[in-house]
Amino acid sequence: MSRSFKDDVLEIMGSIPKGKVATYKQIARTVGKPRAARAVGNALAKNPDPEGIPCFKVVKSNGEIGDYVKGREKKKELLQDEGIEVEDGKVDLKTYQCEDSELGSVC
DNA sequence: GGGTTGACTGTTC
DNA sequence: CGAACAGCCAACC
Repeated sequence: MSRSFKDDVLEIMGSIPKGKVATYKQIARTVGKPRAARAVGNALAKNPDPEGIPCFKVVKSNGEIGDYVKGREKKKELLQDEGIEVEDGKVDLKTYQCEDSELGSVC
């Protein structure tokens, strides 16, 4: 049951296992809109709950952290705090990117 | 390999 | 309802 696109994104993002990250495109595909990667980033940009939603766990498909409302450095710090090794603002997707099955389907 | 442009979707004013 | 914004992605030169 999908309330709204952003809510689904937030829900999926909350399903991301600790120590792992998901890409915008990955989340977009999970919500059923593989072309809505931009909308995903936009939903995070609105950040309805920056303290309850680990938006920093979402990175770009090429492994880059991308941007962050509070700053990329802040996001990198948060990722490292999760146990994710961040180098030059980038993470190893092959090591930290969670599987599509791990995200949890949104009803 | 690096940089720029275009294209698609969703929320918000 | 219409237009603008968003933290992107993919393709092209």
